[in-house]
Order: sequence, then C-alpha cells, then structure tokens
Amino acid sequence: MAKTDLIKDLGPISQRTMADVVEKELRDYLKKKLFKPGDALPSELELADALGVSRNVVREALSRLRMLGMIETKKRRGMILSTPDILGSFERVLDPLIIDDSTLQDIFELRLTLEMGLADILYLRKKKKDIAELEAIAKSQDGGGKGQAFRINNEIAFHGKIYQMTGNETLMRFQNMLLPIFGYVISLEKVPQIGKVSHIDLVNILKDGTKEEFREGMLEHLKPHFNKLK
Amino acid sequence: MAKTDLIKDLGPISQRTMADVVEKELRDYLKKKLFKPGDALPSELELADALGVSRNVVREALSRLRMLGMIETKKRRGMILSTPDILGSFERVLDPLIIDDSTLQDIFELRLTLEMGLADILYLRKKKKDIAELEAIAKSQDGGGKGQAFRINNEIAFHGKIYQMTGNETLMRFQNMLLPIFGYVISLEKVPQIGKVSHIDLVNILKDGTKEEFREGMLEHLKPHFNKLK
DNA sequence: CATTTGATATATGTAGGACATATCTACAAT
DNA sequence: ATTGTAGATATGTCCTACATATATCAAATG
Repeated sequence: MAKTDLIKDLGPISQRTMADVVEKELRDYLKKKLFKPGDALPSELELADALGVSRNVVREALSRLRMLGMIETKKRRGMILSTPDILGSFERVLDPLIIDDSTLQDIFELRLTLEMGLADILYLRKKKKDIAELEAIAKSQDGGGKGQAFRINNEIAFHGKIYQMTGNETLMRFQNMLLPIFGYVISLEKVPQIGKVSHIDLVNILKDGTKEEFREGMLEHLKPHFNKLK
Repeated sequence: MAKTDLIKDLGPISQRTMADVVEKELRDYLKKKLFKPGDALPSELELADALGVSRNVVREALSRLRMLGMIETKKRRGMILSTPDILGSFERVLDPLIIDDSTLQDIFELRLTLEMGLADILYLRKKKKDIAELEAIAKSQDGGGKGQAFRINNEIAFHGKIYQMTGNETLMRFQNMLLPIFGYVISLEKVPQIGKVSHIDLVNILKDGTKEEFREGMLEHLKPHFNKLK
C-alpha cells in the first residue's frame, strides 16, 4: 500500500476531551431516563465517581448544560433539570463578524422566508389596536429626511411590530436576533433600494385587504432583496 | 410601605457565578476588540491572571465557548477564535420533553410560517432533477396502507426534500431540528387530518404552476394544522 | 544541503485536595 | 409561632501537580 493511500485512509483520531464526552453522556442520560424539569440530579461528586473522572471535568460539562439552561444548581440542594431557553444559546453566537458569509446569506434568506410566511398567522391574530400602532410607526417615517439612523430604526420598529402582532413570543425573539444579521447584510449594499410597496401601503392592506393581498404586498416590499438572490 | 409591596419590589439578588461573569466578559472582549476567526487568544493562565480568578473558572467559561464553537484549542498553540456552528447549540436544547408547551406551540407555528414562506426561494432555485426526486417520494406514498411509521417518514422525506431544494443549508438543517417538535405536537392530535392538497398535487404545481398557486396549494395542504391555531 | 530525528519548552487536559459559602434540617430559645 | 443556633452537605473557588500534545530549534544522518 502506497504511502498516500495510508495517509488518505487514516483520518484524524477523535480529539474529544473528557468534558465533551461527559457532556454528551449526561445529555443522553437525561434523555434516556426521561428526566423531566424539576427532577433532581446526583451530586457532582457522585457523577464524577460514577463516570470515573475528576470533579473538574464534571463541572465543565455541567457548566455547559447550565449555560444552555438545561440545569439549575442551588447551593446545598443540588442540581435540578430545568426547561432551557431555546433561543438563549442562539443569541450568544449570532455575531455577524464571526459567522461565515455563506451562513450569513442563509440567515438573510431565512428571514425573508419568515416574512413571506407570516400572513396567515398575522391575519389570524391581528387586532385593531396593533394595526393602529403599526400605522403610527409607518407614518412617523413618512416625513422623510430624518437621516439614515432614523430610517433604519424605523424599519426595525415596523417589522418588529409585525412579528409582535403574531403573538408568537419565540418568533418575535427569533427575528429580533436576526436583526443584526439582516442589518449587516443590508449595510453591504451600495445603493439601498426601496420596494414599490411602502410600510403605509402594507398597513392599509392589513386594514382592508386579504391575506393574499398582504402576501403580494410584502413580496413587493421585499422585492429589492429578493432580486439580489441567486 | 406595606409588607407585600416590599416583597414584590425585592427580586432575588444576582446569583451569577464567576464562570458566568467571565464567560460574558470574554464574549464582550472578543466583540469589542473585533477579534476575527483565526485570531489567537491569550493563554488560560494569562486570562486567569488578568481577570483575577482561578484557572478553573476561566476553563469553565472557555469550555462553554468551545461548546458553542466560538473557540478552538490546540495543545500547545493555544486558543483561536473560530466561526461557530450557529445551529449546533440549538440542536442540544431542542428536546420536546424539556421544552414548555407554550414554546412548543411557538415552534410549531414557526415551522408553518417557514413552510408558507418558502415559495419564492423555491421557485428561484428549483431544478428539474429535484422535482423528479420529489415526485418519486410523493408517489412512493401513493399506494397507501403502508403503516403509520412509513407515513410519517414519508412526510418527513417530502418536506425535507422541499427545504433541500431551496439550496439553503442553514434552512434545511433548521427544519430538520424542528422535525421532532413538529412530530411531537402532531402526535398529540387525536385524529390526524389530511389536507385537501396532497404531496402529488404540490409536485404538479411545482412542475407547471406559479409561485402563487404553490403558496395556495401549500396552505391547503397545511390547512388542518392552521385550523387548529387560535 | 535537505531531510529526518530528537530534545526542550509551553499551553492545554486531568486529577485531587482544600476551604469558603450557602442552605436544608433539626432543635432550642424567646 | 417566630426567631436564633448548630451541624451537615453540595456547590463555588482556589491551588498544586502532572500528563500530554506540539511548535520550535538543534543535531544527526544521508
């Protein structure tokens, strides 16, 4: 067997640390044993003993699970399984500067997709009061000439309000996290183009129009972004 | 001031551990200093020294960042900033059994929203070859009477293929993670209802129909789910 | 000279001990 | 019944020590 063959066949051996292993072990254990939120876990020392590793390693693994919100620890009472904040970990990682361009583009498209898919839930839950607030936001922008910063904030406020109107807390938080990405990708544009359908147009559709009209309106509103996709 | 007022005003004091603080400190530091992927970090000992904490605490914080994929460590070379896998942390936490019902519902709606918003990107990127594969999946189900497990797997395969056709890797992985949630919520249904528009209908629309027709078709396909929303 | 081998220093990975701190339990004091 | 005290226990933090992998450089080998 030639040397190159050997090199090709031999992949790098696993470089997982004990903390990695223990973390996975613990998560599998919790899953397999059908632990429910509120259930108590063994103490760190017991875990270390059972797994045959030092308390240090166990603590690193537990520290990760704690960050994810999967467990909570109290001083003498020990640790209990908890319901994690599923978006919390997401938030920590969502920094445009450290995400690769391909993923940034993916996220940009993800938000466009969400925006286009909102109509049904929006029409299910929209309330007069919310539409009035949305209108106020749209109109506050109408004057124009308020500067770039104002324009961006207003854009964020308008679309954020729409998400809020869906009554879906997770969806709203999710889009809020995507905002920096969206802003970053847009900031790369040379000429900021604006769709034919304005915010006020969308509000008017929301007031009197149908879901289908709203979808068409949103598509037109986002058209400049869609046009740039490949 | 009444006693109840006092109790209401006094929240529990912060219980953040040093590891929590250091983790945040490090993330802020990396952000503020505009660290880019590939940049080297100080050694654990230097960090511990600079922050005035033990190496143990620093290691717990670093262990978290490592789990998120924000940093990579090599034995002697030290640590370097890295581009995190933004969905990796998500994956760990997405277990239907430990997520509260309200969030489960939110995620269910999130997936419906995505599905309804896919049309534009799908029509931008769909290829004959993919449609053929999609058709094969749809037809393999047509026979019927293949049992519950087959039906569910086929459902997953069909919708998964649609996401894959968007060419958006992140979107596809994202929906893949949402599958267990979706499956779980659906499994709670007593009578599994099926929309008027079938998979094969959707394929046919993809072949000859417009984006708008596809959206309408998808809405009909998902109708039973939408009907249950409040 | 080029390549390989070997030695050394260094940063991370792991172990184990020590002590502080918070809090649950139980019991005593008022 | 509330408050105070004491002991037990699990976590939080620090420290030391050593194993391990690897970048760097020197030495050896052809």
